[in-house]
Amino acid sequence: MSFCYLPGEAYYIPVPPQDEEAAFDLVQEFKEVLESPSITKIGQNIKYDLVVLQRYGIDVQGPLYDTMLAHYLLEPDMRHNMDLLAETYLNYSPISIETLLGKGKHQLTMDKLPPLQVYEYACEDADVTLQLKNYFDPLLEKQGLKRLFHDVENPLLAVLGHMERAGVSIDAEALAESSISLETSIKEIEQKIFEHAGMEFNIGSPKQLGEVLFDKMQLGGSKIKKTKTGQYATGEEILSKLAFEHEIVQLILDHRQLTKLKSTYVDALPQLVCAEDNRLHTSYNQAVAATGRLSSTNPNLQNIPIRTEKGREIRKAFVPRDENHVLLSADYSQIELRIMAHFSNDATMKEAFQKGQDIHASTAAKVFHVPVDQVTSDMRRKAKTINFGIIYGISAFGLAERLAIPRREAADIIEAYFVEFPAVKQYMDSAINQAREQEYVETLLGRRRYLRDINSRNQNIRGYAERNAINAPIQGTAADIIKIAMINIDQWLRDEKLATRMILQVHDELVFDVPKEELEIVQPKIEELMKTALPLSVPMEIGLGTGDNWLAAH
DNA sequence: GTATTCTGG
DNA sequence: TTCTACCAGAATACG
Repeated sequence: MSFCYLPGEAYYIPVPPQDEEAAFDLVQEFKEVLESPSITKIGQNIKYDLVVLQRYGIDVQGPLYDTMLAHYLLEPDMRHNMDLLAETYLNYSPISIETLLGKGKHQLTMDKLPPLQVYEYACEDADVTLQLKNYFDPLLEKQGLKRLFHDVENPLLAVLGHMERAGVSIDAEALAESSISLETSIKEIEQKIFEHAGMEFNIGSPKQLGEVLFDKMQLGGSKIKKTKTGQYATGEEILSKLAFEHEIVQLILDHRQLTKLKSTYVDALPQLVCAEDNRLHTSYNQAVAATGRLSSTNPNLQNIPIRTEKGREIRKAFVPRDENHVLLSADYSQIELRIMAHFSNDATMKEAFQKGQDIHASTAAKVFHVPVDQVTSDMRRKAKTINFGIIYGISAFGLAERLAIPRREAADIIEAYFVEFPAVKQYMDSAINQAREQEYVETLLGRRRYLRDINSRNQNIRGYAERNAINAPIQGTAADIIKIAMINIDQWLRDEKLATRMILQVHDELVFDVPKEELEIVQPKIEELMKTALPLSVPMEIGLGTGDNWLAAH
């Protein structure tokens, strides 16, 4: 399958106009085959073809076999473009797209080429793809990846196609108003910064900013840090520690936050709204994150702000398609810690989940040796940071840094944690040992992550691999679970012929655009399908909410 | 094109 | 002594 290759831009490929039916008619020749559920469709990055073909009125049916996803499972850390795969595994260099279409902004589109050239390219493309399939098939079998490949990744690709096509509505007027008020605030802050600095400079240039703060104004004293390249470091962590020295520092942090919100979200998102349906269509990449997670680009809808007041205004601008719909958000509660409880089989941690306790409060009670009802908010906050640390492969230094306490104290806390949760410690050790022996770790469904640096003599490099040995199975299992839930939910929505659309995935959360009259049926079913996607030895809890915007649905 | 920073889970 | 918590993408500056 070969069309104009514009990754992430499929929505801007026009539906063929009525007076230019040649391409349209040609594609219809393949409709019966493409829509047949008994014929396997093999391709490289099939989601792209799916989305394009949908625009030609073709609803491609599985089974699907995507060579890009096959390689993603075989070598999750590598890249998976077809030219690279052909060169690596077939020792063959396909006709490059640049040779064919030119490069840069003068690049042609496939429909502008003489048919003979397209024909050669397309045939080669199909040939290479089939050869790759034949090469990968026995490897998938040998590495126990067949189930993950056929039952999860390939079915998911179609689900992602549906989600991308559905898109999400945004309140462009609200964002336009936001833009104006942000601009005013930014200008005001800018003036104040210039007054404090006694000069004008580009606040957005870390180089200039560092020179102003550390050379001209002499802030920071002995705490000044440099980046790899020898510049002054001016990141949030550094500046926060300097905030008490001079009020310019907080102004700079505020300025940073506002310009970030304005340029990345408020001004950028409306420009990406599709003219045809007035909706925002992200593109999910299924083969980028080495742990098995998805990623989202063009725009990235997995990092829409929520943590700050101003940021939440942006989330409010994500709305249902009309007044008859609501947004439904459903998220896995503490999924990664539950997976840790499952893998480690730690009795104490499992008990907390089985009793439905607040996991951070319960951790605090154990670590600080107090009854749960005497856990202070500060103890809970610390325990929350510890729990995050556990998932990431904790170090005394890292914990000390994040809790702003001495390293000795952090080390004591970690030791106390492992006394209370001994099986967690055992699990972490065994994960590292497993990695040392086989040079990979795996998720509950057998998704692998290779850690070829695990036996490195370089402590830094080895340490990184060791933390990954702990984190990758957990993060990856969470990805496995939500992927299964998405497939099951998509299937159910289709079977029941419901108008509810799954529109967003944010790692542990799914967002749906739901007709109000379907809410009663859809909400409990989604909860059930998420809970039961892949049962663990601890219960799974789902947080559900609805509202007339994404923020309200939380 | 690389570095830095900031947004999310 | 060093430097460290995991996974991503986008905007901006700058060589």
